[in-house]
Amino acid sequence: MRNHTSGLARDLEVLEVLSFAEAFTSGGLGVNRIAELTERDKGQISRVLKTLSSSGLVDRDDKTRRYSLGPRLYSMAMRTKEAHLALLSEPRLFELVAQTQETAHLNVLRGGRVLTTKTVVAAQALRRSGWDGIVSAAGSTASGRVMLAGLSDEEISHWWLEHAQDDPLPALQTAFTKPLEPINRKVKRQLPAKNLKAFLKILQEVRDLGYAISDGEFQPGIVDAAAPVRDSSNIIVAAISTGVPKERVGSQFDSLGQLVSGAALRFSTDLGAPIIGPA
Amino acid sequence: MRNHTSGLARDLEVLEVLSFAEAFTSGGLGVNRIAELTERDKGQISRVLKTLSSSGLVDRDDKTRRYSLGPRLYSMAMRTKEAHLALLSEPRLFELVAQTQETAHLNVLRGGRVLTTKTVVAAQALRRSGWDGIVSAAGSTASGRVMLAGLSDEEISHWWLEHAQDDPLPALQTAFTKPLEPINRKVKRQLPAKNLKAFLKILQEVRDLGYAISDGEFQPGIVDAAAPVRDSSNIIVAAISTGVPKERVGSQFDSLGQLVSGAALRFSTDLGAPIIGPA
DNA sequence: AATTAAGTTGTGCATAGGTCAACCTAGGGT
DNA sequence: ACCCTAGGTTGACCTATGCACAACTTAATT
Repeated sequence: MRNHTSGLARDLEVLEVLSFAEAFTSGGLGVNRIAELTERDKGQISRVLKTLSSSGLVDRDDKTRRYSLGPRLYSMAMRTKEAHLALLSEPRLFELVAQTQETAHLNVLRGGRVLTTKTVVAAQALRRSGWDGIVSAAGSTASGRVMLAGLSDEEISHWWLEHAQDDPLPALQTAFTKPLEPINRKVKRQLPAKNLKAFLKILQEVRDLGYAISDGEFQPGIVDAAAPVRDSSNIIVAAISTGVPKERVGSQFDSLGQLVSGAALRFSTDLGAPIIGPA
Repeated sequence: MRNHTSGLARDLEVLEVLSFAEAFTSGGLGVNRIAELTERDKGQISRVLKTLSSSGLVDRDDKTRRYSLGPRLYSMAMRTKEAHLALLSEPRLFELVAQTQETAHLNVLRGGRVLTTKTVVAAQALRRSGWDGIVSAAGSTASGRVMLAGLSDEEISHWWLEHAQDDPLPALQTAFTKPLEPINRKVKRQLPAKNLKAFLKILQEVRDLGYAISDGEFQPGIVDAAAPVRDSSNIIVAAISTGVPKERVGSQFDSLGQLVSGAALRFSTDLGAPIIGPA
């Protein structure tokens, strides 16, 4: 079957590249660099960028002639479901931060990855921007597991087949950490758990507890705790999580889990979720 | 001249349409509706949407088979300059709200339009989502004028020629307010001021004052006051504004202007703007 | 001023994508 | 239950589109 939109797909890679550039470099990218990264002809890239920028999705600095993501993107994004959730979650995240003195996040599941949509950092922390917009592998984060645990075993198997093999982080990232190397599109893949059966067992434990703990799995030395957020039809739409340096939790996993669950539950009722006791 | 990216431009219209749908309808749009609105073949639109959704820019509800803007958009948007500004502006907007008891906004200039990137609503207001992401004609808002006033007369003339004729609001909007009518792409255009000379004069007044006032020009009965925000190279990157119902301001235009200027000035120094007295 | 790097534009040719139609699929009404 | 219709997907043909390659322009650096 011919797909009839391969050109579009190629052009969208340009946005993808710029999105990474935004995270790992500053000042944007030039036509040549983008052409390299996408493995396309610079002439064509020049024209594609002209079109993208006339739509406002990308923005060009007329002085440096470099491109970066544009304001139109921002205005569109503010209309997504995710933006609404992020906005509404604020007070509950603040509560959680007050209780734990640690940074709290709101995450959503997107395919095989977890997307952080809102971050509230603990009191005197300096960096305000944090992890918003960062993606990570779903199987190896507490948030990902807690959201997957809301599905039936059958649905999880389905998910496993489709997404367990997803790259932990998109390949493009390597292009920015080693800026001069050509992109290596064949990245070694890590499975979040040995196999589906083991994974299902872990998720059953999550269901029983009502929250998920990840002990240094995603970032070494950081204990993540996450609990599910449900909307008015009682389906899981997000997860609230918090990441705590290992030495500060000690063995108090459960009390951390309880706090996160509490916050997630309160947020769920904010969203109109029916109030049901844990199974 | 051939442009070599007309296909891309056409496909981006799909995003444009969905962006409007998000604001004026709920539950997203189906393939047929999008095909109507973009005046394209439904088969092709079906394929385009498949590609867009596999990139995450749009999202499909598998139950209703309708499309809406996707989470990837959100994650990209969080990396734009606008997102950073919005985040940093928060404390200053809160201050302003505390002083005026009215809703405050952060706006940026994009071509001929003003884009609201952050809104902080007054105390007990119910709606939290507000105007974020909404665009409006630059010439007829206080924010737009205050940002334009930062340019030289020459640059303004340039802007005028290029953008004064922009539609106050994009034509697509009409398609959603009268959902069953076909799109009328020929929209009557309103000029923000009679002519360039008058406009330049208005901007000179703005420069002298240090803030701009719009008396019911953008929304009837609402007085807008706006002041410019400058970054570390002292160029205007945004405007802080507030909209107050006419009866509540009375004739105290100036004290409102002073408050807004103060907030904008404080935010500017947050951004590292050099501290210079008014001319 | 000369050299090189970065970006834009022109053109022929292969192919991606538009058109149009047939084909699915799911509701909804009788 | 059945058909009917509206919404969506897939297929095939054919031409306009966008890719490759190269010439050209512009900007930066010595």
